[in-house]
Amino acid sequence: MAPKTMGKGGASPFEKIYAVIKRIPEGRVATYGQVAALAGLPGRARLAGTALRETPEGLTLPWQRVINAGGKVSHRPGLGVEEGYQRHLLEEEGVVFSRGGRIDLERFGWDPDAPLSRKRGGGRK
DNA sequence: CGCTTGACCGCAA
DNA sequence: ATTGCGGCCAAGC
Repeated sequence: MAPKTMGKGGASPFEKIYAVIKRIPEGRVATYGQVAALAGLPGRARLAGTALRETPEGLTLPWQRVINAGGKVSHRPGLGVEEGYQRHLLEEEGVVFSRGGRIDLERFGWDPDAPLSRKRGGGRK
């Protein structure tokens, strides 16, 4: 026993990140930094990206709801993945992309403080 | 064990 | 707007 990679709690940082992503409601998006911070890893935004990149198969995660701080989708599409696949999934959830492929975090940014994903709306602004 | 790469972030020039 | 630099942790060779 004593796997040093795991200490107490047994939860490795990756698992925490996965748990946070699973909590992201539909129609909302969160940034890597946001996910990392909620996972208890402030400043480790890269871990969130690495975690998603290394996501084990069999685990269903809404990785598409995780975008970079710029409000843009990452993960360069490779062979086998259509360009804009992530964007398509988000649009299906009701997320609207601005010109240039950017998402308005002011409207679609996930609020961990909000007990109910209340639409912010209305927005006028 | 060490260097390199990576689905990042923030600031500065 | 773009480019460059530092910071952070994990996986691969």
